[in-house]
Amino acid sequence: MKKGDHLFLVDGSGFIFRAFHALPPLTRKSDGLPVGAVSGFCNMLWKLLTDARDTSVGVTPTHFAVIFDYSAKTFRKDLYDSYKANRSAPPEELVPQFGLIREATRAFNLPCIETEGFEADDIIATYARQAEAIGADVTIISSDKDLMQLVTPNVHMYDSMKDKQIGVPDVIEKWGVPPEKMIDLQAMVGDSVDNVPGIPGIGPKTAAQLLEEFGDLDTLLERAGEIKQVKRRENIIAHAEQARLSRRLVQLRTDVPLDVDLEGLILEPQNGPKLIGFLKAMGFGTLTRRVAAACDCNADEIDAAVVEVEWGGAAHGPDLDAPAPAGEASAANASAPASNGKPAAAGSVIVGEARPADLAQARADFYATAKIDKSCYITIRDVEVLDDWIRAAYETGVLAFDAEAASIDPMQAELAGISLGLPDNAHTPAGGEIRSAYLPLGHKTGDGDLLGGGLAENQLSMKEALDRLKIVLEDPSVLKVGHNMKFAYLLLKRYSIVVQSYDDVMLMSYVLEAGKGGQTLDSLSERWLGHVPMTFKEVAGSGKAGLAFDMVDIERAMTYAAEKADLSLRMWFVLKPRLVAERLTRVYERLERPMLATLAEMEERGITIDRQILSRLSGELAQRAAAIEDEIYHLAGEKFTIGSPKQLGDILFGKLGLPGGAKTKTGQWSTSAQVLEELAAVGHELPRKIVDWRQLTKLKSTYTDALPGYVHPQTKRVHTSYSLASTTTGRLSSVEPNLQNIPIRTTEGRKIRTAFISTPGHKLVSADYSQIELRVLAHVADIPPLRQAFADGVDIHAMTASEMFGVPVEGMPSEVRRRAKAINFGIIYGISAFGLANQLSIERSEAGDYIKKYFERFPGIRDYMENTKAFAREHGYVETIFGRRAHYPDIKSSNPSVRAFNERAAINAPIQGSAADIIRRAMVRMEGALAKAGLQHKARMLLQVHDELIFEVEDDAIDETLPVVISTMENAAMPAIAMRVPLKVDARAASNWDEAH
DNA sequence: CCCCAACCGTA
DNA sequence: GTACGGTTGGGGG
Repeated sequence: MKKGDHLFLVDGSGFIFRAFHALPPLTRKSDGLPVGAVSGFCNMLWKLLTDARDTSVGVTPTHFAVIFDYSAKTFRKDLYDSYKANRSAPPEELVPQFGLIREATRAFNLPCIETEGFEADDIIATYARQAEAIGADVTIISSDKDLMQLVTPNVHMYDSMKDKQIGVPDVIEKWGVPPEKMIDLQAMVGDSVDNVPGIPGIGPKTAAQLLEEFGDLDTLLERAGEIKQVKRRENIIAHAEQARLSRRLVQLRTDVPLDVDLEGLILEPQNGPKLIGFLKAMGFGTLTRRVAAACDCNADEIDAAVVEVEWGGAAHGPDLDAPAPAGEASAANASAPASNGKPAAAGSVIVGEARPADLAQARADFYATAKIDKSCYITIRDVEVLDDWIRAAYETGVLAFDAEAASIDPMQAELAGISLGLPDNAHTPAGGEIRSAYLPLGHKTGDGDLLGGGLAENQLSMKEALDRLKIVLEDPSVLKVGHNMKFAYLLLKRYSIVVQSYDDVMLMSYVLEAGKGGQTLDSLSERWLGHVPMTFKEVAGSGKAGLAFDMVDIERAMTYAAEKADLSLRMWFVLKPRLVAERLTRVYERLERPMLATLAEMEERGITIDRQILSRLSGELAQRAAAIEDEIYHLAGEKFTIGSPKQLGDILFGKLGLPGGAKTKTGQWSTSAQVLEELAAVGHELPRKIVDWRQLTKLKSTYTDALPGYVHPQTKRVHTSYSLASTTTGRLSSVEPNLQNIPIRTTEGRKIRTAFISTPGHKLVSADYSQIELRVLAHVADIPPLRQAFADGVDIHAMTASEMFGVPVEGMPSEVRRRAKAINFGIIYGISAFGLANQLSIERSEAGDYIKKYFERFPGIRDYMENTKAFAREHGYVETIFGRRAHYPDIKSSNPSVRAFNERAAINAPIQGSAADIIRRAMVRMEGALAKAGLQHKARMLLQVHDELIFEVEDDAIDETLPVVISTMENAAMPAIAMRVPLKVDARAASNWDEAH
């Protein structure tokens, strides 16, 4: 265990009693064995282990243990004979469940810890303090007040039934004293359940007040004479010794001898078959299905484990936990799974101990050749049929679906229909049968009805169908599978359906194959299934003859839509085990899938733009561009299309005979801004004018003219769409409109930002990471002077210049710093002498000297670059610090420039990608962090621009919001990664984006 | 109507 | 030198 790790300690005994009393009694169907507490226990563990949303618990465990009481006889009994004396024997139904719960823990592949002579609480205390000493974080899964003395900034408690975290402030709020004083408080108050005597007449409130006044119990007992209230004073003096004894009873021991050390608590991967074997033995159907879906096992292929249990009066025997002799166990494995009752043996025999990679390969092979029969797709036109499909979805626990709409804008489009896909449970995945259907709901007739196209005949009523579908789409026990689910999520939200519990094969493929090609359903289908699906164009036509999807004939639409559901489900069967085999499930579940809802909500909120500002700017830009146009024609001696690089090149380098610079890849003279600037620098007037004209027309056409067209007719706001799966590195992209390239560098451009405004009574808050990519570089390449500079908060570019050129930071010429800054950026981009020379307008040889000097000064960076290239060549991909992969299939190209390009990209990807992962983590957690501070209705995240988040915040909530946003962003890498450099975030509020940034 | 090249806005 | 998306002009079908 190391710093930054996170240990989860489950108070198993506490939970058994709580589960037993809080839940209705439950007995096993086959024989009436009471299993209510076992069921509650298993559900809690499963929820804890799979809480993919990362919001309620907020952390990822690296180590995990479930702790139990060994027996009633502990050291406390020796201290005080009456300790827990009035506790009655456990209820009869609970007795057989103690052993089963330990079996359950082992079935979950979790350490099951107990120590003779100590209570679970003491073991928890010992582990917690040991882990804390190493610098790890600890979460104790319990709400027992006896454990609250352990809470520190690094040790939290978590009440999993109330989904509530308990930290230092929560203890203070509840008991009026900080955790370290809980021992004294409990000693005074006593505990009638455990028979801790305490001091008569002192309750929690009085105790807290006395501790506040006197500091601690010893001081209080010493100076008890000072207490004014007669009765209280006498009680305290008379029971001083009893209070001291009570303290020894409530104080948890942190020196329990442990059979299993912290290393032994490392969280092992789930063993799906083993767990399913146990759950089936218990008869827990719902949880079995859930686990099977998550582990991608077919529960039908796994037999129930044989779990021995004695009940009906007899005490559970100690031999339940005793290991079977090795010989017997293997004999049992060879013959039948039932002979010795070990669930592990039973599970592993049945599945033949297939490795995840083998399962993934078998699936891929199967679906690559499976026939796709479109003739069995059906159209759902009856409620009874729809109900059958929904019922079947509950049976299989998996439902593929897709929403078809009249246009591609989920914020505006009308729903046309819904396609559904179901695994045929008797056969899938071995048989690969998938049923698929289309439910048309909003198709219109295209005939010449003067009243306009009415609803096509023979469709179920939208309301009736959606009321039924809402149940299953919102039910977390049925996993919805689709491709690009953000679209359906947003569309259906407008129909009051919030899809819960889903997998998106587009995102699954992106995690597996970013950089290897597109993630459209078409390309996935071709790559994995060897099948070319129908295209939208084939179905709806294109251009002038193209139809909106709701105008397409229903039977035509049906085949297209049902095929999408079918293919999505096939892809899910292929990709889910592949994620497990490649160990990328975490990346998918933590960095990818939860972003779907986060981004959908941001897109839905949108941002207000001031159309008047843009319209005024457009007018100004038009006038100024027109004026420059006249000057250009005058200087050129003729009219021409200034926006045509071809015509412009003819004028500049042909007619006027200016010296040409760079060529484009098609051999034309380049007219890039850089070339024109260089000509302007040596005194030519026309190139300067062209540069100015281009700037003005660019701002006008791309921003001031285009943005108002994106204002939504109802919301009056601009709703961008984020693409989660279109970059190789893990960054998002923003389209229609792209709000990630709004100008900022020039004063003219900045004016466009003033048009992005907050709604009345609110401000925009912009929070951006400072130098995040250089910090990531300092972390991954582990460069001591860079780490030091960031730790000290000094000017990183000036420091670099100072180290390289030996110039003191004080009074450094700006040109020296500028060069160092260019080099720092160059490093992030996989530097080349050619590129750096270009950037700084210096000779290649001089740029090469700079790079050499840089590597001499920071040899770790050269090592990082070489290691990264070698890794990329060996594996074909590189990884971010969170394990996201970026693939570079052309890294070994025989073309030297192609190869070099791939190498630079591979060097850049871990840096850019890690930064992208960090802000993703911040975004996924942001909603929970704001809600925890009570700000969920006052502060809303609207936009992401790679290293910046933009919020809209109520005026009176800004002071509270800023620290929440800043700390969520700055701590976003934790606890998965403890960065070697601090992350820094700057944030400010203003009424428009220009001033907020 | 579709696609590509060139250019340029952002991080 | 990295990563994107949008606009324009222009060529081909």
